[in-house]
Amino acid sequence: MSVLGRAFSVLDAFADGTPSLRLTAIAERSALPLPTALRLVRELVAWGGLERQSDGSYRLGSRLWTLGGQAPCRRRLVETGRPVLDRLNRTTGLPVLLAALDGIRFVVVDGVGSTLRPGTMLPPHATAAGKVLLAYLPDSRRRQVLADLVRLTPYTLTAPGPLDRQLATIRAGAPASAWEEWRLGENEVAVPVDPFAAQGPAAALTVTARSAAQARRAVPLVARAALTISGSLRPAGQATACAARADAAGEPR
Amino acid sequence: MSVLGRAFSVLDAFADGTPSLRLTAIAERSALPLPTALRLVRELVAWGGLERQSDGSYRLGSRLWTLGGQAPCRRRLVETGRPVLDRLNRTTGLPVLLAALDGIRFVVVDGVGSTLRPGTMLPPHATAAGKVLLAYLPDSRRRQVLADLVRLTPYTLTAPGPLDRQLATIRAGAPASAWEEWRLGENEVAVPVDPFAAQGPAAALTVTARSAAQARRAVPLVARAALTISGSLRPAGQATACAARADAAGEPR
DNA sequence: GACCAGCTTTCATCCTGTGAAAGTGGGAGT
DNA sequence: ACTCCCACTTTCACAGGATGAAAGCTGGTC
Repeated sequence: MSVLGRAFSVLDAFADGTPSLRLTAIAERSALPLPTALRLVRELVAWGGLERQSDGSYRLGSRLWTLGGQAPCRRRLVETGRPVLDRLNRTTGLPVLLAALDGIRFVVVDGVGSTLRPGTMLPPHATAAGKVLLAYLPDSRRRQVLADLVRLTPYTLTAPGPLDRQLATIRAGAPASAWEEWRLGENEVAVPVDPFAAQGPAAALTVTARSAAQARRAVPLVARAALTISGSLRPAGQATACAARADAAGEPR
Repeated sequence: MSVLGRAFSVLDAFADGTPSLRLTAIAERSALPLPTALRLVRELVAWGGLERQSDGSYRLGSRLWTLGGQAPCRRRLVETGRPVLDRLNRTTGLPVLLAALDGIRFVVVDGVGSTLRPGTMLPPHATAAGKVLLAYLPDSRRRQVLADLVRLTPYTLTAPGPLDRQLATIRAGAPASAWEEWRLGENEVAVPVDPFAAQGPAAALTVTARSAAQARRAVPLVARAALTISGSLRPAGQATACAARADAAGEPR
């Protein structure tokens, strides 16, 4: 692994949302010897990617915020999606989320009425949005995910077979759903945004309800909202989906 | 300069808001030989900090967006500031901006009703918000800025003396103003958010108007809004301002 | 007062990043 | 059709920067 790779794994130590970490914790999470972690952390601080707090711990820095906010693919998605999310939240009265693929992770991109903040990671197999994105993943990666289905509630699907059948129906155009498979009391439905893009859908639009019936009732509205987003995403340029990165576990090409 | 430094200057090539750059442009902006730039860019792409587009050019990637969105100091500022900006925009009918220091740059953090997007850089000496932040900068850095005052309109203050006197009144508690000093037809007033923090104010709150009179009339509302933000920022923790980074051109310690 | 954890510094070793130079490929010009 | 040119990519011998074990700090705790 190169120097840069190490530095990135230092940053990735914060990816799960931990607001602040001490040096030792960073070193541990990124599997680096302490002096190495220290050197990297210092360079990151000098740049502004990390900040040192008065108690000696570190947190992600403002420079990272400024740069990250400029990422065109996500910015467009949020800017075009936001008004639609707002309306969908008002018409359904339910928390609304927009989720997308980030490398190999599934993350919340934006939300209205939900407690989940942008950047939160979602379990691929146990959320409706996760299933949508999973359905359109290239075979090899999808199989990777299906190989390790963690039980999160009594209702989580942990058998690859049934889940894969659900994914097939999603690809065929059915809305995705997850009935208390991630958290008890949360029933979600989700549909893809721009499902016919070459790279797969740009995002998944999802609502959460107390009951499955309530969630089902929202499906038409969610589907229409997703179409609206797809529509305003398409015309202004091909730069829709964030390019899938060619990562280590990637496919040929 | 270390490897990391080089990689950061590659990312910084996008800091001015350029949505996409070709390899050659990146190499030029970051003053790196082409093969070096290529190697760094590739590693950044593999991580997700950059993305390669179909035409071969690069843009900031989604991984950067996800990470950056987690930066605690900025997130808190935006989350607590947003409702106040909304209200201020409604009561004044004017575009509202929240700006802060990012390393050595002055950037827009959030806005309502303005065309300036978060991440946009502001000229320190020719905007009201810039003057507020400049006023509270440590002496050495302030002098650095005062030494190079670029003329942007016929009304831009390019003499250090008068500007420095304005900064003194701002430190004394007066609202900052800029009358068409950045762009013709734009008159701004600004006040600090949390001006008594150890590190200087967390941000500057500013409104823009067609006429100076209109801007002046808004001052009390802006000041009250800034107090509201300061108030909700303070209690929940000391993590208010983003730590000023110890950069190359920095002071002792 | 001794111990410990968490952090920082040092330094000899060596591996990784470096960039000049040469190679590739596609598009424009004639 | 041929050539030129530009943007990008690959190669490779070299050098300098990164490495991490070991040894010092510091402040808190028993």
